[in-house]
Amino acid sequence: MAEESRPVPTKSRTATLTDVARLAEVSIATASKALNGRDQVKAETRARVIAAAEKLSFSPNALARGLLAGRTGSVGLLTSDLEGRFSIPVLMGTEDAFGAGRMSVFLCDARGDSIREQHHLQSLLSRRIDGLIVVGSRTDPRPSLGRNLPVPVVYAYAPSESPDDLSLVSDNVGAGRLAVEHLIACGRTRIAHITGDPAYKAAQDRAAGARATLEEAGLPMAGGQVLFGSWTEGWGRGATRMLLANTPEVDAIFCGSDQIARGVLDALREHGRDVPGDVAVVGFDNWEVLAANARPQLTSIDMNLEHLGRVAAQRLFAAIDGKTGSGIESMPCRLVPRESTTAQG
Amino acid sequence: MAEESRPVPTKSRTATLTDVARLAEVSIATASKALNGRDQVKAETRARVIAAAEKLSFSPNALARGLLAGRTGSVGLLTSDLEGRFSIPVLMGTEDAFGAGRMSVFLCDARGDSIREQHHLQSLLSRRIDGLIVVGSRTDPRPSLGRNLPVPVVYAYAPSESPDDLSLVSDNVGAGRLAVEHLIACGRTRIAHITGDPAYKAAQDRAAGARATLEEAGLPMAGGQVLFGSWTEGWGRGATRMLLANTPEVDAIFCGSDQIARGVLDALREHGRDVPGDVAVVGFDNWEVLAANARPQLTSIDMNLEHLGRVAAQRLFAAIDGKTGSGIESMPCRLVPRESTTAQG
DNA sequence: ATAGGTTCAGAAAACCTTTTCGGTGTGTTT
DNA sequence: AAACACACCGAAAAGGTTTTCTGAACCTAT
Repeated sequence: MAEESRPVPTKSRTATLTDVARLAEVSIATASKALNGRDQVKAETRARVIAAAEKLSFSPNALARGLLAGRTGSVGLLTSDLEGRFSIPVLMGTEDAFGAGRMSVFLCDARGDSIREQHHLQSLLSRRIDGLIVVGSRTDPRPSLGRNLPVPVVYAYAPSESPDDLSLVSDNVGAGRLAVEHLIACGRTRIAHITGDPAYKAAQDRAAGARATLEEAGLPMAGGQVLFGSWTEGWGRGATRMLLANTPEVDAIFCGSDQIARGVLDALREHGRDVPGDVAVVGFDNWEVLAANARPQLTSIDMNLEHLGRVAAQRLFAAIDGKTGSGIESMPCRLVPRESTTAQG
Repeated sequence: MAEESRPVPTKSRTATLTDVARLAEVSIATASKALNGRDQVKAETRARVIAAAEKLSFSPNALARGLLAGRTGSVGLLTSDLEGRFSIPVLMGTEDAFGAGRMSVFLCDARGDSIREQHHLQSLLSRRIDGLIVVGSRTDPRPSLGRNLPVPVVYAYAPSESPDDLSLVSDNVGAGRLAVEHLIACGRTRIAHITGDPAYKAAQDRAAGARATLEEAGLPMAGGQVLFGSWTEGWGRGATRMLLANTPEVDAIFCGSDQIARGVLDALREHGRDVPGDVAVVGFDNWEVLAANARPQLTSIDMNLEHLGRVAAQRLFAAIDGKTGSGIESMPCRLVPRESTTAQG
């Protein structure tokens, strides 16, 4: 029996396993085993240790543990642009998937700057993360971080330029098909496509899917061609005015974003066209605040970004366990029907 | 001279200081000093060590360093709701402020669940973070995490219920004043206030600021009272219709959110009221995608959330250095004038 | 040549936990 | 009573870095 009954350690220092062991009057080895549920410890002793740990509100030092185990139970989340609203759902999905599994997430925003990206990468590596997810804000391919990193990497939303890396993306071509198929199923035959900046791969992909589906159905692209512009309400309004002037018989418009769709709805109303009676409208992104509050409520394509983030986390888990993959994995999108197309089914 | 010229360590294991020291043919103590810029090292030796580190792409193990130093250079960012768009700018601001200063940020989303919050808190503490920022998604006070944590805590956006904690919030009362003062300065005298859910402190605060400013100016609240409802476009439209029916002489509307303002603009246009000619409109949140794309573009109040996040980071830094604070610190908002009020000065 | 100073390098402790292995004591079998 | 199995506990090493302190070598001044 240690006669030195020292007072509870001062609040200033957090309790360590040594403190617990001393209080429970066992060795630190026994204390460790007791707290980690390993056998070789008598039930009564274990209880005593647990009580001591409780009393000192002991919390094992993850640094020491990680140092020893070689795994830290943390991953990096490297985003190129937090502002862009597409990273956020992906980020939520990964955080969710990891958070549930006792992994902690380091968040780094490189702000689209590759210098900053390198800096964050170094910082993450020195913290000995177990893996890394790189989230882009556009669907255009981005430079690879390279093949010789000590940890597995998964690219989400924006794929890596290198086919050796594993990338998860939304199937934008399929999404374009989905939208047009839906409009055709609604009985429309004069379908136009108003979308954003043609420099975005997302715009090209969605347009390609729309074009292909129209061709297969033997239908023309109303307006003669895809109307590229910018991702804004203003462009949606302007393009719609042009379209109504040139192609008044249009009976459906597939929009490259919900913002564009809002402008389209606005212009259609101005011109006295009923939605969906005269013209059906499909948006893109399924951005609740825009789509669900539109008049009429907007049918839209949802990229399931949160799901994409979760899958990215799963793939990273697998890679950490040695089951690495490569190539681009394309995740399907989903059409969310609302009033702007379905009133006339 | 060590005759064992072992090959460069296998890629599988990341290089350690011992490897660097061996390659440079010095002790690890010397290697450490050389790399950390401490004196007591001859320039030539230092160069040799640095070259060796470079060659092995050595990156010091932050776990070991943190274990020794007692500080990890990491902080926790505990959000209650990533979905809510108010947390994001705050989060960006803190990430920015910390990222610049070699701190790494652990992101945790508790999803509004206090169980999950406790779990994340434990995890963060076991990782020995140096400090913690708690970001809420509503301005209503939230329960304190308690006074006896081993690290300093700063609450951002949503203040702590305890006055012993340090909280940073937006000055919503002041924002209400700002909006009404601006409308009065624009020559308006029949000012109404359409806002969201009265259960939100944000709604009450902004209304209080508006009321006080009207009273001081000797002006009535157009419509007789503040119109509380929900934070949606639909409510903005509905409230405006009611308002125009009851109080047709209204010449300005201060809205509790940009979403509401969009509905208000919509309804005003429907009723043939010119904005800002007949009625001036002020929104709230300065949510670019809504405010800048409205017709006309929407004057709005910006809560400077990113700045708030940066200040939170600074306060946390100070607290980590021992300069702890307490109480609620209120950050001013800012009016962003656009077409919906300014066309007529 | 000796005393004293200066400059640089290395040994060792410390940080905290986990795990392996050896040791002690108790109970069981012949 | 001796041998053995078993259950439990503790000593010690490992993981990578920083820091302090000691020690060695070299130089200068007397």
